Amino acid sequence: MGRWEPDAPGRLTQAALELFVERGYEQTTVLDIAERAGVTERTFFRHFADKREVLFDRRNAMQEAVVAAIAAAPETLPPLELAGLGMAAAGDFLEGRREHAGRRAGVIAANPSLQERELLKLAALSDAVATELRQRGVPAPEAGVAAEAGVGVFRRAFERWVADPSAPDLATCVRDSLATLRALAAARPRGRGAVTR
Amino acid sequence: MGRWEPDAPGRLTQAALELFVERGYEQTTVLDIAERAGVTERTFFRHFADKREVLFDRRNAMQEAVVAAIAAAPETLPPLELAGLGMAAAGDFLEGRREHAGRRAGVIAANPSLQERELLKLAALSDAVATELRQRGVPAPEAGVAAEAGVGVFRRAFERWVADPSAPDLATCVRDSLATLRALAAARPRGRGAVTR
DNA sequence: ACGGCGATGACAGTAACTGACATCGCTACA
DNA sequence: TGTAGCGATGTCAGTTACTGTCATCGCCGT
Repeated sequence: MGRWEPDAPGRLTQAALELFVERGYEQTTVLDIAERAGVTERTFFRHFADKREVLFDRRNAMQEAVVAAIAAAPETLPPLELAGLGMAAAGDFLEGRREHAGRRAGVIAANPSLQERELLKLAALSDAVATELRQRGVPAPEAGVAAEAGVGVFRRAFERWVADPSAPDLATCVRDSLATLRALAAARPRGRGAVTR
Repeated sequence: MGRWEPDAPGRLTQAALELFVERGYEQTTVLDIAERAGVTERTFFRHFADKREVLFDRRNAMQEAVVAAIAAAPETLPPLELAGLGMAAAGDFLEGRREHAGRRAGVIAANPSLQERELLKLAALSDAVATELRQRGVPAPEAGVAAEAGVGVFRRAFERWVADPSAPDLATCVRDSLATLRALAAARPRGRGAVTR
């Protein structure tokens, strides 16, 4: 074809984020995105399965970072610790892209349709973590629950991180939330740790 | 108009579930569903926001049951206990509809598009639980984390419940998973609960 | 020069949704 | 009893997300 610019996916993602911020997700057509990126609508769908997917990393770099962090952790750590450490790695991953992650999160938060996709990615992340834990010898039920708890903790930590500008590192937020979970799990009915049994 | 049958939404949901099981979600058109239910396509979209929504209860009865269960629980219970008790109520709710829930879960499991919607509903459930916990005086961060953990636990329990025919009550599965989470949260690096610290 | 390969454009087609308007049947009320 | 109004539906045209198919262009190795 006529000479074409390299990295069509990258330009499409960039164009899409700009347009979504400018006029909103629903008010932006795939054709709009394609035109700003200098390609046709058809090319958009060659790189992304659907309109939402343009906001999500095709290489799944964050998930790989999480899995790698768990795989590299010392043998002695218990499952929930591993999951937490993985999610902290996810925090570090996003910390470098704070501004971009913030804009992106804003767009997603404004669109249920995009939230669904985000949730699906997080579910996939949970499955990946569970698989990695099992690989390291954690029994299936524990692995599943630990992964689910880890991702849940991450979601709340992320929420705080984007909402509160005075919040610390995302990884720190994650560790805070995990500590909260530990405290909750240890709580006994009225009179913590006392007589109740 | 010509005399019309009552409960169009109900017949649409029924028709949709049948067709999804018979030929699959993607192979079923909204027109197909509408025709089997004896209405037009337009009427379908008057009752459901989109094609996926037809599989989800418009009254959100389960969520209400969960919130009610938490609201009715004794004052003395700690947050994670409340969340767990709420999810057990969700289990009881689905237990009566086991067969229907099973078929529905099968269809959803086969379609990422439907999984996304399910995940969104669960996220809404998590928010509702968190809100209810805050209403009962639980501080925001604890409420959020407890709700997230509760729903996570529920997901894994539900997974087991549908996959394993020999599994007990869903509510029992939920309590099992919650116990697993508690054990995980208490685990210390190598030598559980012992000298490590 | 040539042939194949990868990325793209061009174009037609399906199906999910939406908006606007007409119609029908029931209910309340004069 | 008739009629005005309301709620649920049908009709129809239109937008947009997404897919299949085929032609074209530039590059790369032989």
